[in-house]
Amino acid sequence: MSAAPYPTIAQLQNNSLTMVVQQEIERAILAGEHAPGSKLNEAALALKLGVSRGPVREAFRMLDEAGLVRTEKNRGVFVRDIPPDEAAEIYELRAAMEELVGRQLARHMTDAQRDEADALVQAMDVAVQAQDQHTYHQLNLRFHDRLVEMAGNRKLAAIYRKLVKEIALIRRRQLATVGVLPVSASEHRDILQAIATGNPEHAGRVMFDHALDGKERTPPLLAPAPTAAT
Amino acid sequence: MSAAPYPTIAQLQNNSLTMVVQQEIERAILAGEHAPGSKLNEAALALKLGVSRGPVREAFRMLDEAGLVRTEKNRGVFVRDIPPDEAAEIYELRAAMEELVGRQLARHMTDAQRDEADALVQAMDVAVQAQDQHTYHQLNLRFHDRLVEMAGNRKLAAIYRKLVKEIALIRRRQLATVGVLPVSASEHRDILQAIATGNPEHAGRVMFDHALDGKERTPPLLAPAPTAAT
DNA sequence: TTTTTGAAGATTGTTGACAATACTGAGGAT
DNA sequence: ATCCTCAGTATTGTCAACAATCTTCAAAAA
Repeated sequence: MSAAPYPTIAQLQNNSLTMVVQQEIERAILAGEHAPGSKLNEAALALKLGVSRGPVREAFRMLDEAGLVRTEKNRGVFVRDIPPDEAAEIYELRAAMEELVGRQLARHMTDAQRDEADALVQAMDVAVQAQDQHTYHQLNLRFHDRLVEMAGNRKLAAIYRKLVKEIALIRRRQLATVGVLPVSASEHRDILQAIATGNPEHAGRVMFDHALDGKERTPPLLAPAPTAAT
Repeated sequence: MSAAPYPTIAQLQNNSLTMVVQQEIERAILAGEHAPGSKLNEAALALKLGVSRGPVREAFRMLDEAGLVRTEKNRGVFVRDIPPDEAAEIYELRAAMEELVGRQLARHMTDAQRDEADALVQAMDVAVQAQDQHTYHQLNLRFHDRLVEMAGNRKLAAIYRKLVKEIALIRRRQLATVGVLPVSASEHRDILQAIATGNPEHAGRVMFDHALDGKERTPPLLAPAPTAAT
C-alpha cells in the first residue's frame, strides 16, 4: 500500500491540468522553444494549451520556485537568463554534489550498479565512434543521473536534477560550443575505477573534477543581453 | 537602475497577494501552527487571509515545489511530514553544503567577515550562560546562514535556506529534544579557527562534522504516524 | 528635433461561480 | 454487530469576467 503497484496509477494521480501545463512549459523551455530572457504570455500559452489562465499561473509559480522562470509583478514571467557568474556557481554546486555522490558510491556501490554504469559507458563509446553527438549527450546525462540516484539520497537527487535543468538553460545561451564530446569519454571510466577502489575521498575528488570540467568549458559570456529584459 | 536604491522598493515590488499568502502560510507552518501531516483547507485559509482562493492555490504550488507541503490531486494539500530516513538525507546534504562553505571560507574569508562571525559566537556564549534557549537557537541559525552567505555562492545559499526550512519542519516532529544547547557552543569557535588556518579540506571537514551532529541528535522515530495521511 | 503627455490597447492580478471529485453518515442487507 | 449502498455535503479543479497595471504611440509642448 506504500508504493504504487503500477506506475500508471501515479500517472493518473498527477494529471491535474496544472501539472500537465507545468511539464509542457518546462519541456518547451528546455527544448529551446522559448529563448532565455523571452517573455511568456499567460493568455497565449493558455490558448495554445487549451486551458484557462488559472492552471498556467499555477504552473508559473512552480517554475519560478524551480528557478526556470523569473516573475516580475504586473509585468509577467520571463524565461530565466542565468548570468555567467551565477552559472559558474551552479556548476560549482553541482560539482560538490557529485563529489558527495562519489564518496557514497565508493562505500556502497553494488556489483549490479557497477554493471549498469559500465554498460552506459560502453554505450557512450559507441556514440563517440559514431559521432552521434545527441545520443552521447543523452547517455552522459543518464550516466550521471543514475550515479546520483544510486547514491541513495533522494533529496540530493531531487536537487541535482533541478540544477541539471538550470544548466540546460545555461547551455541554451552558449549556443554552439559543440564538438568537445570525446573529452569526457575516458573520464567516465576513471570515475568508475575510482569508485571501485573504495576510497571515498579519491572517488569524490575524481567526480568533482570531472563535473567542474563543464564549468571550465563555459565561455565567460557570449551575448550580453539579446532582449532588454534584465 | 540595476540595484534597488532602497530596500522598500523591492518590498513593494513583491507584494502580490500570492507572495504575501505564501510567506504567511510558510511562517505559520514553520511556527508550528499547522502540524506536519495536517490538511490545509483552501477556502478556510483564503477566508482567514481575506483573499480569494486563487492566490492561495498559487502559494500552495510554490510551497509544494519548496518541499514544505505535499499535494494530492482532488484531495488537498498537507503539511509535509518528513519521514526519518528522508530527514537523515536532508541532514547529510546540508552537511555536505556546509563542508563546501568551509572550503570556500578557508580560501576567501575577509577579516571583517571573521569579526562578524566572532561577534555572533560571543553572543551565543552570552545566551548559553543566560540559559536563553530561544536566543541561542536564533543566533545559531544566523551564524550558519551568514557563513553560507559569505561563501559567495548565491545558489548554494538559496538551496541551503530551503533545507534549513525543511529541517525546521522535521524538528516539529521531535517535539522536545531540547536541552542540548551548550554542546555546539565551543564547536563554533573550532569552525572559525579551522577556517582561519586557511586549509580548505580541514575547514570543510570541521563544518561537515559539526553539521552532522544535528543528524546524530535526531531520534530515529518518535510518533509513527499521527494522522492516517501518508 | 526632442521631450512630455495622455488616452487606447494589451497584459497581469484577483475574484466569484460552476463542475468534478472526494468525504460523511444514515439506512438497509448479511 | 459488521459491512455495503447511496444520497447529501464539503472540498478541490477549472473557468470566464472584472479590476488594476503596464505598454504603446500619436499628438502637443519645449
